[in-house]
Amino acid sequence: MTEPPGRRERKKAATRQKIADTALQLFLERGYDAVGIRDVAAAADVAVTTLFAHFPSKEALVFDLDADFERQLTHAVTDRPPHEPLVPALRGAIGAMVRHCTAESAAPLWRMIDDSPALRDFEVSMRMRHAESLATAIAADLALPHVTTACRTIARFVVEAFSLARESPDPENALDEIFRMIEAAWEACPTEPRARVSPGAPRGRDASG
Amino acid sequence: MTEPPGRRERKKAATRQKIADTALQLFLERGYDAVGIRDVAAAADVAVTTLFAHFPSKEALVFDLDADFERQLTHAVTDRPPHEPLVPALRGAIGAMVRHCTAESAAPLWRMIDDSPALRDFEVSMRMRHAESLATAIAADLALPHVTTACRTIARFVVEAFSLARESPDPENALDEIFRMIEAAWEACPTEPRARVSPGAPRGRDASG
DNA sequence: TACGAAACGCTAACCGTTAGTGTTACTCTC
DNA sequence: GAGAGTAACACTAACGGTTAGCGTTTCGTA
Repeated sequence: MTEPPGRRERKKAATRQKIADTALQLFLERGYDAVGIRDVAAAADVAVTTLFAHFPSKEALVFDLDADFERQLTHAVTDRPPHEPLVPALRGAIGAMVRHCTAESAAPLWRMIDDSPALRDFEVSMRMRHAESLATAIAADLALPHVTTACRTIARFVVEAFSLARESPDPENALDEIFRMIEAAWEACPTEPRARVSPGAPRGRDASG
Repeated sequence: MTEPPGRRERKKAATRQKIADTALQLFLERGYDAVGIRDVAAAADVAVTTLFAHFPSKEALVFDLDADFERQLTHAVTDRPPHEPLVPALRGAIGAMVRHCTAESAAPLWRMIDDSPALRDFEVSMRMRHAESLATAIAADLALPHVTTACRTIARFVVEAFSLARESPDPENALDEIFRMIEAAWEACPTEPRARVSPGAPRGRDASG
């Protein structure tokens, strides 16, 4: 994955990276709303259409972590040790993401995001997408025939945990609070019985604490 | 509020209503994306700038219930009987809203919303706004000195309940499931002890079931 | 009646985004 | 290595939501 498989793809990746870097620099320098797409394209020395060939929207220039976050969430479910219960695994993933986003170096970026309604809205709708992916992963993990309301509910709660903890003045503590609540919600979840009797290798939730 | 306090305000309200009605009719007839702002303004016989003087965005033309929903949520907290516990009161409000939105007559509208990414995104970010209002109301109800993470968390869970139940094939049943989970989360919430010993008339949660 | 303000209109533009249409540069195949 | 196919990129022009600037009407009120 670190090997360059061909000149074409390398050039493409370079162009994409240059656009992303240029955009972020301009945004942080002058403010997100004060920088237009045409500015970014000019500074990155590409055409506007090229920019949109690499990024689906202006907001996507900022949220390049989008796909990463989604992967981290679903992988927390699918790639966890065989007998690790679900919620703590998710807590770990969310915790890592929160720590990553509340680090000193990330502060200016998130300050910019919090200051721009457009970016805030984008982040919210991104969370909903991630929640849906997570719900699918959870349903698969429980060997359910389809994604249930309970799966979707837990998934939403988990992605909201990220948002709430990140915005809190004490993220680590907030994470504790919220996941205590999520854990409780999970135990009150009616999905479990079905999971325990379903065929295949359904990893229901084990004793956890 | 039903009394006309002046000709000016009546005319303004009439203009606003005419715009909203015209917009909704056009949207349902031809589809949200197929109708432009200029079309709506022309059909309502007003200038585009007038339209935007009454509604902050195209999406707001569809979500005229916005303020109503927000009021219903906060009122469910502030106007409930003296000893009614918090979560069931919120369940009642959400239930009413869900029933209202899943009624036969509302079906085409919500079908349109679900079909348009722009409207979906708007609804999501609307929910976040409502959640913040609700969190403030909850904090006030618990006589907390400021809005805590726990308040925000419960508020988010509650507004997500609306979304999840509305999208479910069996909303009534989904509501049961989700609020069982929310109730459990609420009981695991660390805010309560502070509420019980705080001064004034803090209505902590009572025995409920 | 005269004045201030609110509601409304018109024009012209800005900005994000896309369709249409080439042109260049790489990869693959013979 | 020549040629074909294709992916990346550029350019133009436009579309649709939104806003600023500025003038006009209409209402409430002193």
